[in-house]
Parts: sequence; C-alpha cells; structure tokens
Amino acid sequence: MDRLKYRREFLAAAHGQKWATVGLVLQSRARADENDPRYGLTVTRKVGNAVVRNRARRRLRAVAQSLLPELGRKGFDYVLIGRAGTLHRPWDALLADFASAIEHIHKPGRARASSGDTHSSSRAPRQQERPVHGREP
RNA sequence: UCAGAUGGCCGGAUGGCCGCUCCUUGUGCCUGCACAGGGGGAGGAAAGUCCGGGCUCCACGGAAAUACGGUGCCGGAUAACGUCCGGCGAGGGUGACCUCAGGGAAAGUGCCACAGAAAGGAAACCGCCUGACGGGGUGAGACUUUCGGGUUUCAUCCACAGGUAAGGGUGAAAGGGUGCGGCAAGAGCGCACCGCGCGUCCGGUAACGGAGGCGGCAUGGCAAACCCCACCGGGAGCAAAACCAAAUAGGGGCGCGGCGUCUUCGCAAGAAGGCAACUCCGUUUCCGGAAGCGCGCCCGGGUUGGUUGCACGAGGCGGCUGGCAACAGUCGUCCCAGAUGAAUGGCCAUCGGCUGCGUCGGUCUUGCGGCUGGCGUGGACCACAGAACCCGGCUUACAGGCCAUCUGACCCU
Repeated sequence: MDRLKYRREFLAAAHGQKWATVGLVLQSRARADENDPRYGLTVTRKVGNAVVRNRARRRLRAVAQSLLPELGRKGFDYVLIGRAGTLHRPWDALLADFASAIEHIHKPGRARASSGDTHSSSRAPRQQERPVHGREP
C-alpha cells in the first residue's frame, strides 16, 4: 500500500472530508483515478517529544494497514492525524475509532463527494474540494 | 552490620501472530519488480547543539598587523580542544576524598552601594592623654573680711589648643596579626614569632617547596570593570558539494535567415521576379556593422525527482610491550543501522520490576513506628529518551540494579 509523500498531497487532503474521534482525526480526499487507496500520517509536536510521536505514528500505521484494505475506497487518499489520546487508547477502541471515522466520511448524506464522482463533487458547495483538482496537473 | 567516597557496567527478558527497511543468494516475463531462503537493524546519553576536528564549497601571494572573539598555575597526552592524565597552590571534610574563571592590582584608568568621622598618598565621632600665665560652672580646703564677700590651691565638668589608630561604634573590607617592652596616652617606636617583600643557597623539567639572611610594613579589594601580557582563531556548512534526467517562463553567447512595397501564379499556405530600405553607428549616398524579430544549437542559474556524498572508521573487541596515568606501539580477530512525510515496529501472553491496599510472620523500640520476608489482589504502571555526514569531548536528563577498590564508626575472633 502506497503512502503519501509530498506536502501538497497532505495539504490537499486537509481540504477534504474530516472526522475526529478520541483516538485520531481522519482526513480524506478523492483523487481523480481508480487506484488503490493511499494513506499518510501526521503527528504534530503538540502530542509530545520525538519518542512519543514515533509511537503514536506506528500505532496509526498499524491501524491503517489492518483496516484500510477492507474499509478504504479506491481513488481515495486518507490522512490519519495523531492526538494525545492516540498513545493510551486501547487497541480495540482505536480500531473502532478509525472504522467509525471512515464510515462517517463516506456517509451519503454528508457530502456527495464521497461517491468518488469527481464531477458531482466539484458542484457540491459544502467542502473545499475544488482546489484539489485545480492543483493537480 | 551501618553510614559514606571513588571508578566501572547494565538499563527489561522469553514466546506467538502480523508488518517495515537494508544487504545477500536463487528463481521468474530477468529493465524494473515479484516471490522464496539467509543475515543486519537506535543510545548511554542517539538529547542540548556548547567546544574541537575530518570532509565539502567560497575567499586568499607566503605571511604579518589592527580590530574582534576565545583560552589563562605547571608538565604531559592528543588530529585538535575550553577535553583528559599526573603534579602544585588555596579552601572544605575525622577520613576515603571533594571544590577552584588559579596570569598581571609598586603600566595606567575606573569602581568600592548602604552604613560610617573616614573607602585610599588616609581620617579624630566616641574614647584615652597632655596643656596654662588664661575662660566658665560645681565641690572641698586654706587665708582674709566691713560677714555681703574676696583672694588662692586642689579635684572635677564644659569649652579651647594639641597628641594618639591600643579600645568602642559602622561596614564585605578601616592601611599587617599575637605577645612583651616602651610611652603622658599611644603607635613597627623597639624586640620575638607569624605574615609580606627583596635577594642567596638547596631540591624539582616546571608550577612550587625548604633553609637561612636582609628590609621594618611600604604593596586594601575588584581584572566574571576597562586594560596589560602570552597563546589560538579566514568564512560558511551535508538543506555543504558533485552528477544524471525531465519540463519550463525569462537571461547570455554563437550561427543562419529575414523585414517594406509592387507584379505574376495560387481558394489559401506559399513561390518567383522587380523596385527598394523603418530606428542607431560609421558626416551623407553606396556599402558595411549592431540591436529589435524568427529558428536552431550551446552556456549558466532556478524548480522537481533520482544517484553519489553515505558508513572500513583518529573503528570495535581481546592479548602483549612501554608508561604512575591519560595514552602510544604491536599482534590477532570482527564488519557492526542507513531512514528521507523519515524504517528499526504493532498487538497478545507469560515472567521480572515498581507501587497502592489487605493479611501473616521475623526483628528493633516503652510506644507511635521503622526495617525485612511470604501470600493474595489492584494499577491508560515500566526511568530519561529516537540515529539523520562522521568522529573526540563537555553539559544536561535518568525508574531500578550490579561489580570492584577505599574510608569512618560499632560488634565478633
């Protein structure tokens, strides 16, 4: 599974759908293709020192690698953001956090952007999905 | 046994399931990737980025000076250091041992708050002492008297003039300290010892130490105030730097072509021919050149991606030799992280540790309670902390534990 590597990809995801839970914050963006889902990780200095940030990032990576193949949709980028609760959240609860977050993001009533249809998403005025396409070459 | 001192070391373990990265071997459509087997994969501080180097680029005639910055007892170690080792001196501790920004204050300038009389070529606030033929007050005595007093002597107080740094008081610090003599009272005024300074001899590579001599106290403290002296230092940093590949707007260079207009052919694109030259320069024309234009090529720079730099090194471990040691030499052996939105792990179980509670013992104590051991049980419990070019240090953080040597008490033999 590919990971996000460039700053502009993270910025694009930050403008997409977003859902926060106790253990993590999930952001997503619909790409204009039908490739496998990708993920990126973000843990800011606010969470703690380098050791704490590394541990939080590894837990989030394990979450993404275990659940994303079945829950992630093709053509989507997901960014998992660590928070203070990521470190001591029980493992099952952390998995449940991710599952509920991805469910909320793809819920049909929330935004039609979740359908993966890029043309309808550009017409939807709820979220700033449009600059994503403008930025992509 | 208890309390310490110094030095060194470790800093969770085992298993299962699922993953990451690098190397290597094999197979496969062998470019790139996939699969399988094997192997490596965070620290003592990886941290702070405070010093010193290697390496890279830039600058530079060797270098020196000025400025600026740093270092500062002596000797040694080292690639180098502000580091380390061994000494010296001063201070602290019963001791093992620890601490020290430890050059120069008779080169100069400056500062020494508050308090205090005075803070630096001394100074008289209190105190102590002396003074008369003199001034004032009080008391006592003597003489005299017209009984109001007067004269005079002594003591004492005040004022005055001087002497005095021993004492008090102020202060971080008051111009050597202690003792004896001396003196009106005092004072290095004299003497002895200590301190200080100067030179001699001895020991030591030296810092420095020791002995004896002279001086007779002059030279207060602060240099982490300026400063002086000695020594060291060019600047920036791996996001350094080199290379490759793309796609670009603009820049520079080279080469070629060309400009306007008319006619003919052609739907057009364009072709052929004639006439002729917009701006600048060579005074003008001719002619030539240059720039503006187009095309092609090249150069350099920036952006993005990739590769190198980049892990065989002032390398680790062990032995021997030299040295008190830091360390050096030599022999053997080993290859030991290499990520880049950043790998080195996620989850579970068992053990271990820590800690709270309960309970049962042991021991010390009058007791409260302390120490220690067993069992049960609980705990988002598990120190500080994550390589980023690499080394040598320093500093800071750190649950718990181990080892060695040494010191001081107490007990036993």
